[in-house]
Amino acid sequence: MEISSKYSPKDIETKWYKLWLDNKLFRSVPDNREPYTIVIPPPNVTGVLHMGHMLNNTIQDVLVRHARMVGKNACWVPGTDHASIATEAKVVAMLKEKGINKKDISRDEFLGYAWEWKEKYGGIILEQLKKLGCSCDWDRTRFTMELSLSESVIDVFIDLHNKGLIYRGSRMVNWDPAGKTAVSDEEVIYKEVDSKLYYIKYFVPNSDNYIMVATTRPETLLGDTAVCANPNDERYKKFIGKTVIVPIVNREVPVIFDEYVDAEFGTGVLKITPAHDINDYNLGIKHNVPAIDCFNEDGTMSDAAGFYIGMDRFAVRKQIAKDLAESGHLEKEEAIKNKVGYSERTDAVIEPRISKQWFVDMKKYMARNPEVLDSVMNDEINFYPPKLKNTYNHWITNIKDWCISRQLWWGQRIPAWYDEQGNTVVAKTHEEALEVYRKQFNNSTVQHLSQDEDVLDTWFSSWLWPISVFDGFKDPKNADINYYYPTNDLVTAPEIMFFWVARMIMSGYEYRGQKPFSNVYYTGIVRDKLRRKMSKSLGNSPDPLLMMDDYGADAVRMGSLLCSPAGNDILFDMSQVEQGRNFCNKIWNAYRLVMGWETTETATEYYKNYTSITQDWMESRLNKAIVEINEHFDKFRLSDALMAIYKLIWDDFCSWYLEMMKPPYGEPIYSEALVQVKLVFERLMQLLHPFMPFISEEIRHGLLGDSNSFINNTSWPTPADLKEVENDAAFELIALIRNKRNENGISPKLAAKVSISTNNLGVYKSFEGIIKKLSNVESLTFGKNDKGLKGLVGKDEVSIEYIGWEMKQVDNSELEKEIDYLTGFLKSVEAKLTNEKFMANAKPDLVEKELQKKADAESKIETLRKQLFS
RNA sequence: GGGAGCUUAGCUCAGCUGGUUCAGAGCAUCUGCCUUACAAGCAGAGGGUCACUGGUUCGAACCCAGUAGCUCCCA
Repeated sequence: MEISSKYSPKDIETKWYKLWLDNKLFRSVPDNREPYTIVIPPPNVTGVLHMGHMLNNTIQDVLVRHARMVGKNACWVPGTDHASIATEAKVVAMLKEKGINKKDISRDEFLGYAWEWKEKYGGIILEQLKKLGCSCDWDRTRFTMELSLSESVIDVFIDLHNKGLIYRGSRMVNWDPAGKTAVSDEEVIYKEVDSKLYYIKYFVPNSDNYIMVATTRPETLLGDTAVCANPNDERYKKFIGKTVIVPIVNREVPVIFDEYVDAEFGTGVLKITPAHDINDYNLGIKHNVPAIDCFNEDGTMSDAAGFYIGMDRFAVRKQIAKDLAESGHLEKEEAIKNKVGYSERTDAVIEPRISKQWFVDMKKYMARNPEVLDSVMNDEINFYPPKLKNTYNHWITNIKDWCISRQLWWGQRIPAWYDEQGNTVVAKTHEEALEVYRKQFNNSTVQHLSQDEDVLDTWFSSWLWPISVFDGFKDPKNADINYYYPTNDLVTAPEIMFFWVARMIMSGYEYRGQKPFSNVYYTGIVRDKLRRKMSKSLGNSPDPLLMMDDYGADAVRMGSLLCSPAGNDILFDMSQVEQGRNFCNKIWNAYRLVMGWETTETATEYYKNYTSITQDWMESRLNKAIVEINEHFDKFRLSDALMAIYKLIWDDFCSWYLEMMKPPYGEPIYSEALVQVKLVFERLMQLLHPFMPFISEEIRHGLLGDSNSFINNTSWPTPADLKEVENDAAFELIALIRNKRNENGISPKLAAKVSISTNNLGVYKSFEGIIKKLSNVESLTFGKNDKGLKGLVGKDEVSIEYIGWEMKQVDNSELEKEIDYLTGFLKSVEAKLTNEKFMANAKPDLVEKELQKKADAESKIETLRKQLFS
């Protein structure tokens, strides 16, 4: 059967993934082997595969497949998180299309729609991971909103509350007016934008005197309750004890003084809007001025604002500037750049807002669990790259309370219950809440408590993930959690360090008394060539699925792995995927070659003489590479490991070994040689398999004929105890002969006559036939020869005559160049050896080494001179 | 404003405890080849004052200080 010269991955990938699943290759259950566990950082259930996922999950798959092959019981637990804000937004949008307004339906009805949505679209990203070849144990797929995991979340909330680690407080939060919910500090992205600074006059009552305030947010003046200057600012001392009138609303407010105000910025006076700015809020508390909330939850002006009610904040900004100008309150507008917070989820401009929220008291939490910091700092948990320990340290030591409530319906509803006065109890059910309540309030006869309307932050689910996926809360001693926990590696992006890594560590120590994982591998952020983060909104991200269609999953995996050392940004470029595709094609063609050979039982002279030395050489290359690759795996240097395999296959196997083993055109190969070739090829495919699972599986099956075994179930090759084959001189000679052809424009078809002047016949002799074969040499003789092009292999002089090509003049340039280099080298070595301080300070073995260098250089120079002048 | 990190070939990156066989790899570039496994290829080649300035040292890409530029985190 004819095999195509181009590798076409599509059918092959579909075929193998199905067979892997049918044969339950990725299934893991506890047994006697050493476990190797990764829990997937659960992707957002609304998500579709993007470049970051690709990289992240490719790395996890490489680690898991490798672990499986080295004999561990590898378990990769997949799943998704419920992504409250994102999912709720999707569901609201879907309802809107159906003509349903969220406000018009009940909470239960809404959740019904949400689950419907989740069932329909929630599995997309997991299906995409299968395309990528991910070897997850799909039977273990979990979801943060499923019943059992949700129960754990609620139990943990109650438990932490009982331990005094959770409280409800009135705080300034980051309000997302599009999502209509608070978001955590970590979910706010600050972007530099072009803004205007508005200079507004606040008049002293019944006077022409005024204070000029500069603000970027004039619409908030409706909530102003003071203006503030620096007490050391001479310009404003005369306003001590005075009041001013807030324009538009005509509210009389005090002028207060605080060192916080920067006299240099704007006019040196700050308007104080305690309800809408964190700094103002703090100043408001300090100076005891009230807060007026002038916005509704959707970012429109509230009744309390008194003006522009119902108008959007940005429309108001424009309108108010106009109105202030008309009334003579606006002095000027000035263009400035400032940083504005945006919601990571909805991209709406964050509105600081005071509201009642639930918090985890992080100071207390950390005091209970000092291991959260210590384990990372003392490498009980390793970070790759370790430099990120600094960031972690900094964050943990300056940690702030964690706002865990979200004003949404999609999520675990907070198990807090209130009576009509706002007294609160925390309990799992209404019945339990009543019970607790009655105890707490002297057998009160209250029959009904209302549950908190809010849900818990999604991260409050996913921080439990490494435990909850093994049901470690529900059943803390079950076989799975005992076997798989602590897990081994977590692979995630540095930007997730606080969302997941830190918090998983926190829950690990609080609830298991143990770390959740031993290694954290931080991938880079995938950027385009212009160093812009790849994102949908920028439209600079290629669709990974289309890429896999065009190039194959293996190529895409290689493309993302190649330039991705831990912690560095990945500058993604299609040329890397092309390199992956080209590599697949190269392997494919080697496979075509090998499968195309006819065999014979009788060995030609060539096979008699060179099969075994060729094989020994390849084995020693293979051994060396295995050792190197293993080291790379130990250090999580996956791109280096991949590069080592790449070079082993392309250079050593294809460019050298196959060329050596290849029969002349049209002739059969010696059967024993073919057996060896296939064995080598098979081992190469094993080494490649964690990186490129599909093509390696396909080829191995082809090589073995009909076999029911899978690479996944084979053992990772171990380096054999072989002595190294010394061949450098032979290979250099081949390169030299080719090179001289190239330099002089001699066709490769012209055969060469080569003579070598050497004291070391052995190595050339043992590779003689190979040398002739690979560089089109007709005769190889030993001794001096004045004719021909001259070259050097080490200090052996080589003369090459190309049959049918006339040399114009004797060429000694290479000899001279080499002598020059060696003379310089010798000089520098001698300089050291004659330096008294060097001799006094350098270690003895170093001096020994230098002396050796000196001797080597001298003898080489001498040999070369002889050759040059003889 | 506070903290951390980075700067090595055109690009992306290696370079472990300072010692010319350490100045490297892959890609890209250039030259010559359609040599029947592969032009998604073959055979070769060129390319770097290791950001800058000082210092320590017999010796610095590597250690120290300062400067410049970039990135990230926090405010």
